[in-house]
Amino acid sequence: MTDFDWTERFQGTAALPPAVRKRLNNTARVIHVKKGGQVFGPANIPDSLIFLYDGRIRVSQSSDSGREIVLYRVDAGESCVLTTACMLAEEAYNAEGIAETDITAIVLPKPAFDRLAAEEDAFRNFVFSAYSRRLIDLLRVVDDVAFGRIDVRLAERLLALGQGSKQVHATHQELASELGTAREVVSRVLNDFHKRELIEQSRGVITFKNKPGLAAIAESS
Amino acid sequence: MTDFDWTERFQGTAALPPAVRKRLNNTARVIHVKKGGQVFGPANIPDSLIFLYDGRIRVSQSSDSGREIVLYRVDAGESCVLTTACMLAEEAYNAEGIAETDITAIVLPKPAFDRLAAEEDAFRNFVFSAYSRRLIDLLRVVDDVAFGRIDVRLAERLLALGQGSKQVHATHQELASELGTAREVVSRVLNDFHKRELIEQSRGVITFKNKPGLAAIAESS
DNA sequence: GAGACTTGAGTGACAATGTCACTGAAGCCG
DNA sequence: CGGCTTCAGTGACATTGTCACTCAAGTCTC
Repeated sequence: MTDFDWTERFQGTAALPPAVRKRLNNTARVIHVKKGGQVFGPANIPDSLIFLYDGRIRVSQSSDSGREIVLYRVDAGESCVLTTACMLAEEAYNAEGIAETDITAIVLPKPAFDRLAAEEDAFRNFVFSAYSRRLIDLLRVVDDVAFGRIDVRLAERLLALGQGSKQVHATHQELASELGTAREVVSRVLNDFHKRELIEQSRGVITFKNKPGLAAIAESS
Repeated sequence: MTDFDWTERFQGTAALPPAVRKRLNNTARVIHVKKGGQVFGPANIPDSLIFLYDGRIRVSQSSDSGREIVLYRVDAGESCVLTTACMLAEEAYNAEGIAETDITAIVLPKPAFDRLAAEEDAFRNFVFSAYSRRLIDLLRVVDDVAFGRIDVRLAERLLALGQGSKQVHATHQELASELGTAREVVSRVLNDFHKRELIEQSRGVITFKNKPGLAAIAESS
């Protein structure tokens, strides 16, 4: 049982009748995960739907050889359907969710999920659109990886991670994991960006010197 | 209205009460598409759920530069949720579905879909698991493209396309589109396979000479 | 049957990316 | 200060993608 009303936070639950919301507050569980902690992974598949109340989760996939690629991020107010997907399809997969900040999440057990999906249109639509959203996200990842150039993708990602700020705090290795490439490749490209005076570098930090320039590269898809 | 009872063909509808099945037969539409025809595409997003009654659909994504990659295939008895996904998320995407054989499909309009999803557990579960299945498929594609070697993937795909048969009828260009790579790359790798006496080649046809050998390559992930 | 055309495949040179095996530099901590 | 750990740089080489071709196998037309 939860000690605060989280249902107002989600599109799929805010519209529900008060009685249903009350019931939800009684059946769902709240979890907290520290920044950097694993929310779910190959060894830990919750048989529940996860609602992210606060914080951000990074969902990535890793290869046998140790490389890694970020698939998408789950923001507060969204739900993470991948776990339920993997639950249904009993296949091996190696995606994991890492808390990118300290997070607060609501765990809704499968029976409650089923009942809600059956009874409430708003909730069902919310779940369907969550699935859709992730499908689209993955289409984008496939497109990028299969057809995109590394410099374009890196410029794009740097700007996305920068988000208004003048700096990005990330090691080359972390950036490589974002794109599913190798650290050396990121080093090379960043070096090139530096030579073109688009960025400054120091250990673990990248400072924008010419955002429009980077944006131009990012656009040149 | 349909003139035969297709509902027995699908997991999500076979279990429904006769009355509901009858209603479905009255509201759904049947379409036929010739081999090679487009079932859906960027310019043609049906606002309906598609059930594939007979045949096979190949779903692929293409890049601006003209390259293409096969995402997955929809077999008879399955539904194609991608269209509904794209419908919900109003984003640009460039996936398309091509009839790989002559196909017969059932088109269920959105209102009927909504009603069914609300009322019938079996149907709802069917749709959820269809979504899950595709999510998993895409995870696999991402993994392959981001981390897989071309020779491994090609060997794998050849065996999959061969399916028991001794031959695969496909041009190098078609195989390149399967994997999201360029024709020249496929030509090189096939040439290599030929030198190692794993296959024979002639215009548009590849003949297996040593399936276990190919399988060994495919396994060496 | 002899060209003309279309489509499929081969090739070499080069560019982009990935891998390997290092080296060196920056920060941390006793 | 010296030893550790983590991060970043580098050169050599392998793999994959791109470009600009050529050649070969079918098809069509006359």
